[in-house]
Amino acid sequence: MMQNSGVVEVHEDLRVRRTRKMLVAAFMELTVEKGFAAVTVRDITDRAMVNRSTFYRHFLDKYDLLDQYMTDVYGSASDEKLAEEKVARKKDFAPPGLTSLLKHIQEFPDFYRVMLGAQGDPKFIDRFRKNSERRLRALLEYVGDGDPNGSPIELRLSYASCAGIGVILWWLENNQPCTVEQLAVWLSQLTGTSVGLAIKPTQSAQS
Amino acid sequence: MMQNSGVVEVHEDLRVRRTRKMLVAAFMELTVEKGFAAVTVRDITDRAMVNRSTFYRHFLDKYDLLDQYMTDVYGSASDEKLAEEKVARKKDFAPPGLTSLLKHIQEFPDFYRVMLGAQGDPKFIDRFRKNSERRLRALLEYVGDGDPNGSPIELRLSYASCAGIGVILWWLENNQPCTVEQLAVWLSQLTGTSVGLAIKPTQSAQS
DNA sequence: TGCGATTTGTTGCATATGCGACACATGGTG
DNA sequence: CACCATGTGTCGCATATGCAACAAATCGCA
Repeated sequence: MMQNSGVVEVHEDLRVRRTRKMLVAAFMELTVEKGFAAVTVRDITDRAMVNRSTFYRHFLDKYDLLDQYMTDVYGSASDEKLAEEKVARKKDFAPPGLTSLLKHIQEFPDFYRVMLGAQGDPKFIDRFRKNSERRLRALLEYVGDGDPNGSPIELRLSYASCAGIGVILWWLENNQPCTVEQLAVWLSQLTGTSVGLAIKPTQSAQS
Repeated sequence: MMQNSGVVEVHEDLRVRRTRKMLVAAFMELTVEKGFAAVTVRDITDRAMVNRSTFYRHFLDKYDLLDQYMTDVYGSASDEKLAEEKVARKKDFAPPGLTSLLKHIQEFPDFYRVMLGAQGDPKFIDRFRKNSERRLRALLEYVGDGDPNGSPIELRLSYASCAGIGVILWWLENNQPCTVEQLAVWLSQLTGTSVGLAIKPTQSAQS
């Protein structure tokens, strides 16, 4: 048990990194092919060329795999990155944090399209949304509340985080009709006004 | 030593199959990227996520890896397959043995394009050619010698086996301008007349 | 020429993984 | 209902692999 949760081992055994990488890759492939619900542990281990018992040495089940994967992806956010995020929003630059997240999604577009859609996992969507919410909240505390219409902050956060998923789904289901950077700018502008980030508007407000 | 040469283990340890598969895949990728000569063992193991010492538990060096790989690919040929081969040639069908070889090449077109070309390995080309020659000789003994122009059989075999490489290179360097089956038919017709396979001509001799 | 840097093989020990077996749950079929 | 097939977790033991260190060879460079 424990799965080495929390502390991040910088230099794990090569076999461990390799095994986990193959299991995650197999899981993503199978999810795209069959949908999340239909994927079994045996499927994953067969595809990954890993013994089934080895799977349980790393993960409790496929949900735990997904969970650990997301923890890896959305690991570090609470640091000076927020400052860059704020500056980027002010200048209509692509916010680096959001951009890197979108770039990660771009590496596995089919996986995210499935996981955020009808064949996906509600827990995944919920966690994805909560994560966006958390990031937004941190940014909000850092930057300040512009209070657009007096509605509760939590309401606005929930609104914007769900809206973000909608934007990403649109982007994935329409074969990425714009660049990651452009999408990041649009999305950050939308969420900024929705959630009420106290940022002085600039003169560049075109498409 | 010995590398388990000869006897084919039908059910090796999963780790062994996985490791060898990854090493071969990494070797092929690197060969395409850097050319055969520039690939080092360290390159291969880094790419494959395998410890370098593990490489030496399977192969003597990159030449041995290539050698074992080809042994796997061209493993079984001496059996009743030859009968099908003969029938196919008679009827202008795609010969199954040649077709399956070409299909294998089609799985790794870049690798074969490099290895049979200027950035490849002379030993690889030689082995490839000798293998074709061996298959042709077996077919010749099985079918009979039509003796096209009185030249020595070995001369004709060498001629045809090298010519086959030329055809494959043309096919790879021109982005596979025809199907594997079509290529197999053309190549088997050409080699048939060159080497003097005693096969009665059929009325279907168009493109 | 000589001198670092890199690659190559090799070895002994530590460990992650494979394997087979087991009990249990689930679900379809007679 | 019984029955079989399949998936899930878990366990003890065997083994393939990782790791660190080493000497030797090779290569580029001053």
